[in-house]
Amino acid sequence: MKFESVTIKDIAKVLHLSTSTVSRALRDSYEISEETKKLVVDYAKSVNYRPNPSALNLKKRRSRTLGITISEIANSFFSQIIAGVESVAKEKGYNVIISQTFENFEREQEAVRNLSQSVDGMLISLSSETKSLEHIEELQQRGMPIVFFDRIAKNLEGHKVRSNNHKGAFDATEHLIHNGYKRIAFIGNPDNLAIIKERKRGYDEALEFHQIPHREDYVKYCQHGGLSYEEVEMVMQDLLSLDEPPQAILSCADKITTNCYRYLYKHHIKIPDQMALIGFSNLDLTEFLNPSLSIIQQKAVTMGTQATELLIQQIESKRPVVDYSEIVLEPDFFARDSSKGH
Amino acid sequence: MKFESVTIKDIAKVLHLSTSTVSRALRDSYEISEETKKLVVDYAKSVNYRPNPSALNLKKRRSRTLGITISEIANSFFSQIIAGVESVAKEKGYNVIISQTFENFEREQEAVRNLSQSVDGMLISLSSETKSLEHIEELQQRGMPIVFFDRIAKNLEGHKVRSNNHKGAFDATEHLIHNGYKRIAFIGNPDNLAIIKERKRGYDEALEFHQIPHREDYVKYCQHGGLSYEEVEMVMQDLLSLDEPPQAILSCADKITTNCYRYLYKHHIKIPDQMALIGFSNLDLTEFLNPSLSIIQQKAVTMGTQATELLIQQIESKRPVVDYSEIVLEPDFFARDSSKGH
DNA sequence: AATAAACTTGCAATCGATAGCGCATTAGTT
DNA sequence: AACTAATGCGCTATCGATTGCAAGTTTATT
Repeated sequence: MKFESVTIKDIAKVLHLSTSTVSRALRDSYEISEETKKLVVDYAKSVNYRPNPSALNLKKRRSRTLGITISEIANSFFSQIIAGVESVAKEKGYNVIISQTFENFEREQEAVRNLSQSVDGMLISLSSETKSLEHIEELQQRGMPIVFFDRIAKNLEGHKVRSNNHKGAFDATEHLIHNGYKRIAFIGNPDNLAIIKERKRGYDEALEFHQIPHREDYVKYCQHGGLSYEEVEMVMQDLLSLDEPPQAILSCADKITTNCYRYLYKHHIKIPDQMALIGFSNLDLTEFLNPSLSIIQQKAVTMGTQATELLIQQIESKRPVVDYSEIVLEPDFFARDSSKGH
Repeated sequence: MKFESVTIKDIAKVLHLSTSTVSRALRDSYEISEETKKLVVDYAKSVNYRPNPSALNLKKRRSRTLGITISEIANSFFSQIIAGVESVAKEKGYNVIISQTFENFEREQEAVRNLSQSVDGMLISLSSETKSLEHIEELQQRGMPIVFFDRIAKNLEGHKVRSNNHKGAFDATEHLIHNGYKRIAFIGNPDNLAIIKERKRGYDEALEFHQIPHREDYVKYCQHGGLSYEEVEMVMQDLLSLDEPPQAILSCADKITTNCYRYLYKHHIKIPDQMALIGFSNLDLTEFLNPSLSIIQQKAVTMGTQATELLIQQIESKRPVVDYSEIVLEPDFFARDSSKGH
């Protein structure tokens, strides 16, 4: 069963004109008489003519499609970003194709390579397991506009939109310290991600600033970004079986935060009395949780819109872009009960 | 700045072959000698050749792209559906383009018409404000495969995947009744949506079954699907200003449920003592809310995968499909504190 | 009236890939 | 040796739309 649609040829035949005349009439060329234009335009409207995008793409050598690579859609942070991306894209006449990496490097390579032929530009947030950037560099060298967001590539050129991760983590850690916590654990995605390095640095510096000794066994990385509950469960067990377990946790990813909360809840570990928790999260209902969850919230929608605007700007720029911007968005901090002092 | 990619022509030139030979070699045609094939395939791999999708689409008259129309991505129910859709689509070699309607009829018409030229088939969940189905019927008549999910179109043909909405609402209402509530309000999207009609029927029949008088002023519809807090706020104020306000609420959409919860929380109305709440929701953390939220949860990911499988099946079917399936998924019910007896 | 200028419109090539058909060249048959 | 069959490859039209150029028609100019 195939979808039959009206082509310029059909219109030409009916109106006894050539396809070139029809084409020119539809794009309101000065070469065509008003009379003919009206005839063509009216008829085209009556049969609901829409140009075939593939033919157009082929001819114009562009697809008016954007590719976005993220770890997972079913994650409030990323779905908010997508909402932002979609809104700007639609407004400027672009479609969006989403690729999920599920934090896997091979999937990311595949996604990027696949997308490369179908899109005019890409929005990329690296996966947790990404070790090499060759697949991205290669495309860039061939002229593919790429904007990095959230999990940016430090060593590659290109527009970048990210949060102030250092500040987010520093403030959260300091907040815990102010509330009397000294034994503070850090759980994040792997630190080959620049954002995690940044957050770790914020955490480290806050400890240092308040002269709290740094303990290596309080620092944990989830290789798969905490996508599965089990991964976080193992980390938590590690932490809790220490001689001197931490009293508070700083979690550095939406999924990890959620799964930490879930773990503590499941094991009847009182938050914050037995374990305080504060985490990066863009979930909607954190304030209504029991106890309410302290979070560092990123400006996800804004990140999506800004990145998309930069990307489209780069795609449509006549001359190669050499001057790249790096937009830094300030995260919002919400201190709530899960990190209350004791 | 445009992206330059290798074409079959480039390969042909380098290897001193014709484009047709290259093409045939790449698709492993019997007409080409093993020797030549190897030459071509190896070279193609070395330059990272990928066929131009637009050219392929044009030639094959298909795009290997699916369109999906939903109200909003940043909604856990729909983002879970998308996750399901994407997984099946990727596996079968299809891309997915998402269109958001934000519950608006005009946007839906636009989305459907726009998509019509770029996709091989569509997955549609109607918007709350959809009154007419002409835009969809028109496409169907021209042969566009369309699968309806969640908010299906009762009067149109096509594969359908939905939840057992009647049962979900009936069980939830009955649960409230068993817990001693008699004055139960119903809040839903507009009832031009079949799923809302069904849920309303479940609600009605549960009341009837337990011989509880039905009150028209306890039934409220949010025209915009509760997308904005203000919309739900107004409904809540209406309900609470009644002489005899309800003691419990059955909410029929993710967003409405969340916003009801938010309203009650904000106005310090104790759940469930002053107002019980139970709602359709696919949020992740409802069990950890304070109080934990009773929900009717839909099998969102499954809905996405099943709908996509049906769609691809229909797209790839040689003969026109005449026998349409309607898959009904049973919702899961979680009784928690927000609907506890009093 | 003759020629130039201004309008309109059509022809044909093009974008990248595919496939029907035909043409060599080589192998096989009698 | 002569003819058929098989193999390997190239030419060309095609998908739908665009666009440079040519050509035809009408109107304006002298």
